[in-house]
Amino acid sequence: MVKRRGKTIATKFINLDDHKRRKILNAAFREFAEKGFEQASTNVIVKEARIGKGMLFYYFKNKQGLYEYLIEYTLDVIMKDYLQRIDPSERDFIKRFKHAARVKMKAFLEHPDLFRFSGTFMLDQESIPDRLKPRMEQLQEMGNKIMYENIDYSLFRDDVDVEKAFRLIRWAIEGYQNEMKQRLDGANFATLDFDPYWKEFDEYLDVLRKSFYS
Amino acid sequence: MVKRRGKTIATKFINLDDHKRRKILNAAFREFAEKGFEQASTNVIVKEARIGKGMLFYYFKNKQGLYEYLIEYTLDVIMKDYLQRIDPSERDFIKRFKHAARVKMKAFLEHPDLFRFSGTFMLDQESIPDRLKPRMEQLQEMGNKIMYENIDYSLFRDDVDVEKAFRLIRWAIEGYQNEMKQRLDGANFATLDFDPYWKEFDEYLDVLRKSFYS
DNA sequence: AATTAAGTTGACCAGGGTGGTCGAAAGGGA
DNA sequence: TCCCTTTCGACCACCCTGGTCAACTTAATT
Repeated sequence: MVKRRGKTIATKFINLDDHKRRKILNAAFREFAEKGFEQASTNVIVKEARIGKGMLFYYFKNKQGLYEYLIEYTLDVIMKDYLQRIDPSERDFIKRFKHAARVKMKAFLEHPDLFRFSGTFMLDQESIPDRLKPRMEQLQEMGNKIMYENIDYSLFRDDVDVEKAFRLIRWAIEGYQNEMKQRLDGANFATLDFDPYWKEFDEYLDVLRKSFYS
Repeated sequence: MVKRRGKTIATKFINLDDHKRRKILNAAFREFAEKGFEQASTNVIVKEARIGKGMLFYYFKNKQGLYEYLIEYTLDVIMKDYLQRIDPSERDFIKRFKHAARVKMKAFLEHPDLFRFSGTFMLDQESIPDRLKPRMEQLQEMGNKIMYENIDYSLFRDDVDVEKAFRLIRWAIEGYQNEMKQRLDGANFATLDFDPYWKEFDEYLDVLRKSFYS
């Protein structure tokens, strides 16, 4: 097979068996998430993935190629396993967020390393290669639509600016999630019972509902 | 002068003239903040501080010594230029936070690199050397006291859990601040007019007041 | 069985960066 | 002059870098 330029580059990698592919992906996600592009080491990646050095450059043309593949892959997963699973027909803002939080957590548990990696380039647009910026912007636009479109404004108290309430609620929820992330750092998710945390989460949402809704 | 063990180590550095001392501190703050302890490079620090390589190890006994000095210095500044300037006699929770936000911003503008550095070890207790952990905990305790003690609970609506409201308000404010930090990333603070941002901030606080207070 | 192709390895490369040392020089006060 | 403090950057031995490549194994095809 002749390598056509562009898309066909990583075919070898894609056709790998699932187990090995995931090991390489996760090793790379972790290393890039922890150290960033320049400081990340391909040697560390191959060692953790338990493959020979040469294979990485057999699958990808170089470090940059691997990095771009990871971003592209990440955008796809976030779209498919997170955004598209959110129910945008729910017109109650808090309920939609509540549902989204569950979906997000489920996606995170399926791809924890990928999500940690995503956090490193979502904020910092500069670290994204130009050819992926449009897809990135498209994703953000999609995210905004799915979270904020077709909300029932009439549920809110009429003495507060609804747009401001949106953001305050979002910040509050993100704050709770960050605190959880920190509190559960290093815990074994597989054996962890999330029910009490969801219960606590819902209690906070109830406070928000009482406060911002009429 | 004989070097006694412990405290006297960095005397040479402390007696430096202000300009040079600050250049070294800021260079080190930036490097450690950006790369973390292991990945940070003493070569980069001396180059940015425009001093010879030897000087760094003349002032500090080694990389670790420099790092610990930075943490100690940071804890002192946060205590003196931030926490201790907050007015704990204000019993209105939102007003106290409002005031604290101003104080914090002022302190940040005085020591931007130091505050960025502080963010890297405040969350991750593991990165702090044992001998500084007590001071760290003391600072956090102090912070909690100053922010949450002697609050007038009666201002809150009586149908919401006040402790939960505390956290929700804190998260909301931190969310706003993070968004600002990101929106103003790279801006020139010296020439920037903060008034419109403070106005917007106060508008958000008003929404919180309307929502959580009776 | 023989041939070809695809997959896999790790030693190896040149280059550069690491924390830290040290001899030399400069400065300054007596 | 002497002596002590301060300053520099070349230098050290070592480690790690992204990437290559000849050699080897495995699988498929004839």
